[in-house]
Amino acid sequence: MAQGPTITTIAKRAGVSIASVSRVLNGLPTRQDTVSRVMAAAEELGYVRNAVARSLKSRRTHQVAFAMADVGNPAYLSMLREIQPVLKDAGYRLVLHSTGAVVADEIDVLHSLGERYVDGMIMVPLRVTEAHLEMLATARAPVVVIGSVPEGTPVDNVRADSRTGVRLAIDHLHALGRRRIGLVNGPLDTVPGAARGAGYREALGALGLPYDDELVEIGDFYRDEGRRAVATLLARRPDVDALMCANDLIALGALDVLRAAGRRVPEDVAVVGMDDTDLAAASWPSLTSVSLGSAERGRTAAELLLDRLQESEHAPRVVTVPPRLTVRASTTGGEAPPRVGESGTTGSGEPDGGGG
Amino acid sequence: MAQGPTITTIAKRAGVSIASVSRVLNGLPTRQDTVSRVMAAAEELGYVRNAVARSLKSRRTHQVAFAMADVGNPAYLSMLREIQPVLKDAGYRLVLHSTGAVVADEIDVLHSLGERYVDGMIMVPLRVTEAHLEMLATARAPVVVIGSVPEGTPVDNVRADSRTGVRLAIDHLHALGRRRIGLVNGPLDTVPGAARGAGYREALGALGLPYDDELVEIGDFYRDEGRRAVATLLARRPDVDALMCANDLIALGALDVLRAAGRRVPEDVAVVGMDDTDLAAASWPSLTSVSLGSAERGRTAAELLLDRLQESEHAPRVVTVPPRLTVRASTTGGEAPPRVGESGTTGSGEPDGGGG
DNA sequence: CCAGACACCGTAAACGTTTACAGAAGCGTC
DNA sequence: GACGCTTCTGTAAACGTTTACGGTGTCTGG
Repeated sequence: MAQGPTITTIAKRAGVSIASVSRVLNGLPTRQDTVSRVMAAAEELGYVRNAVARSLKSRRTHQVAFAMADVGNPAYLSMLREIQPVLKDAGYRLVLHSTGAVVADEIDVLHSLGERYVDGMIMVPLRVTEAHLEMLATARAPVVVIGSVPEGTPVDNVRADSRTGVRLAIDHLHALGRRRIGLVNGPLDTVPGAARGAGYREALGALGLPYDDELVEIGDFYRDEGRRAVATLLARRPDVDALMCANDLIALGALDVLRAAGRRVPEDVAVVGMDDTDLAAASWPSLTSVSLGSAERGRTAAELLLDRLQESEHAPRVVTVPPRLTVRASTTGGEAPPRVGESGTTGSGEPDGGGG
Repeated sequence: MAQGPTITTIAKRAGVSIASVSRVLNGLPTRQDTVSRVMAAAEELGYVRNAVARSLKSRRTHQVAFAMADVGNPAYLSMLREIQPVLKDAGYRLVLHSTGAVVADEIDVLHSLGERYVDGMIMVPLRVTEAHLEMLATARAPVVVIGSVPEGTPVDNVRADSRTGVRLAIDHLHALGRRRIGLVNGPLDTVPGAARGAGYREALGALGLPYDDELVEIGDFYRDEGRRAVATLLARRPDVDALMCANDLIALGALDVLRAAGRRVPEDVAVVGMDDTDLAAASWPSLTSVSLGSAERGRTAAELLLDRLQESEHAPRVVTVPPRLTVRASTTGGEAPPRVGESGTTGSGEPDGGGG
């Protein structure tokens, strides 16, 4: 790890000034003779530009941060998968912040924008607090928020629409003749929980179906919580003929319980998940699931941010990405084989060298 | 985005020199009076340290790169999930490089180490070429390679052991009384493909089972390729009673085909996957799968790197992480309910605000 | 009352670039 | 040969920190 060569080292060796070296390296007009001397020297020394010094002067780091609660969560992952190549193609590196479910950490990350180690940031806040809004208002670099942010917040904003998403699913179930449609939701004090609950009510109303408290059970967004909730619901209302689940993990839990109870899916009970993760295609029966377009939201966010980074000075923009329903076996039955290439993962085995 | 305050701004406002400001901000001994003046000024101005300038001087960026082929791949993801918190706790940011399957990109990333925007790097190369070795030998910052690297390469090295992993699975199947155990492998010119093939032969040999070409089928590491390969194998050898699959996606494909062919799993054919991804727990029947310890490899790599970054000057170290077999329904049958909290994902619904 | 010790502080240099500016050299024109 | 013009190059300042060094002021002890 010997001290690497700098522009000065090159200048000495080539017998020119550091300014000339810099000019050559940046392709500014220079006499041919100088160019070749500098190039030769750089080559021989194995010179590589120091990104830090360059950033200090240029006030550009060519780095962008992506902050979300948990890298492990499939929804964030599919955003990441789209964000990464967009940024890379534009010459930006990606700095990852996984904040855990801790709001204070999110604020920290926003604060760290001031350190200027990134040119901008994409953030998916768990919930948007006063502190968030304050930090966003005074942020020293452009931020794009994935999720909803109040009118007037000076950041670009990419939204999902899970109310309409739930509506799509309920309409689908209704069209299949289901009339006693249960909802297995997550906590109501989370943004998605609240939105999905509201969507459910709305959808029933639009279809002229009565809203029935007994058909709704609240758990959490995990598989075992899903199992618990569905078991409860099933005991209370054995006549339920469809389950709208607030995410895919809950839906997997539902499949577990229904199978154990001897109910056929979808003949006896149809099941719909949400987020359309890889798990939906992997399960059996494969899960009909509402995609909230996390991939598209990721890509859009990245594009909005890049646009801002080109100095463009427009008013904050809001983009809402429409949900899509992916119909699979858990509602329509029939061994519809999962479509080829359906999942975005390459899933290739990862190298390991078989050592040892 | 007005020009933020610097150490100089603070110095002026507090009526002291920039050196004093720096000392206060770094907690070096200073008169109480000065401390409070500086702190007050910093507070009022909303000062945040400029990380770039600091890095230039200190030659430390507090960033670490993680480079792998594809963020979407579950095996890399579980590494990432472990690496991230380890680095974060040590005060490092994570820069993500997804190189695609392009070897040239991996070399580029290694080259970019010279730009000094990171203090070190963890890399999972697809395969290790001459060019890799050359770059690794001259790398200007510490690198930890996940995967095997030849003796004498001056980098720390964390290996999996998929040969033993395959052996574990075959032993398990053998203990269950299976004797016609097929292998559904990926391409043999990939490191994992070759290692898994070798492990299979070895394991059969150790158990005194004959190696039978007809029981082996080569496809690729995807679900639909798995389906194709298994269908072929099944047509050729309808008497097969177990399938060792080179990864979980292939195994899912196997489940699809077996189900369609009316074979019961595991009664007629037992199935084992590899990598023990989230999909293994989600599928039905849930998949017995060999974990190659990608989570542990990730964590180990992070720890090795941190250790190097503390100036420690030891010889290159090699750590081999042992495989583990997770037994589930696809080999033992019996509605073994997936264990609570089995998957590492939080799986919480992601916020969306239900806008629009 | 002075020497010396000590605590604190300011000046300036350094980290490795980019870039404004002015000087030098070459060349054509009158 | 003076002049202007063009083309190239070097000097130096700047980006925002950290830090070595020396200076100032205060205090202690003789």
